[in-house]
Amino acid sequence: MSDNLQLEKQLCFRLYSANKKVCRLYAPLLKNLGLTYPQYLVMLALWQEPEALSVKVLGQTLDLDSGTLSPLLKRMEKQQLLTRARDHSDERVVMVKLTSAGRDLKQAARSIPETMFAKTGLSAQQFALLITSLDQLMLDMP
Amino acid sequence: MSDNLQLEKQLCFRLYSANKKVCRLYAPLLKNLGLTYPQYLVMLALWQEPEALSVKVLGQTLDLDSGTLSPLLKRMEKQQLLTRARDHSDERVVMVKLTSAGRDLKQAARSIPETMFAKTGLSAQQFALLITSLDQLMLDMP
DNA sequence: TCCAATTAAGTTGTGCACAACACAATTTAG
DNA sequence: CTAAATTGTGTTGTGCACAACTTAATTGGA
Repeated sequence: MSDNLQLEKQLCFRLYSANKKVCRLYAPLLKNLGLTYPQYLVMLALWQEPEALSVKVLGQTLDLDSGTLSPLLKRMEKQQLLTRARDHSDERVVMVKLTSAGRDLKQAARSIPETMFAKTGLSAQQFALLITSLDQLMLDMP
Repeated sequence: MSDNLQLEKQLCFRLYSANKKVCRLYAPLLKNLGLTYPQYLVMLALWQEPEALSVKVLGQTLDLDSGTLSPLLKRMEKQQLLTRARDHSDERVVMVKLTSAGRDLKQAARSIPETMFAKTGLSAQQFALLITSLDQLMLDMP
């Protein structure tokens, strides 16, 4: 029996399921910070920047287009986590910058990576192996 | 420097990105069949069943709740891919069954797994390793 | 027997994700 | 210098994903 269409054989289904499961593990931790999972990724990108990021660069970093980012950033601006302002030297560009409240939230998030690593139940080796495999996949795919 | 909140260190971001990237690779293939990616997963689950599945079992199989499945299955019913009918022996249960058109679509989908595997650019070994790592993750996570 | 708890689907509301399109600012070609 | 192309952002529409809730059917004691 060589049915390639078996659900259990699919890599895609594993990625899809694992990603959802991980997101659901994050949810209660992030709820304490008032963040959704994609919003947490935006915060990660901004926390590691000394200054502001344009929407374009943020989109390239997170692999999200403006159709997703625009409303998402608006919601985060409403929560006072960041500000959005047109760049004076190029009025097409919108620069996204953390507020002090947004910067301060990093302290509260400090423990999340370790907590999540514990929740995965993986050994450090298994964790590293999975990261390597996923990097390989990202590298090879068009 | 031991900042655990670096975006590049996160397993979650890799899973999130890889899953999206894979879905976008599927999209043009599935568009030919008139399916979205979650709809394709539903079809995979149904193609490997000789008979009908209840919404509950389908939800357990795909790890989706009724809030997602109900409207999704309605759309697929409208496309004549499947039928939904209450079980006479237990009127709470809705059984989902492929139409002949839905069953026939399997032929058109036959080449998808191989095409997608080629698109990943992974060797068979890398592919198997990634599957093993993801299975381990799914096993360990609560 | 009967009613309280459980179960299976469905509904509603919020927030992504992305295609397709709109639009204004900027750049480039001629 | 100007018309055309490109760029950066935003809007609209569709389809998940899931929490919270509703409803109806079934089950299981007391």
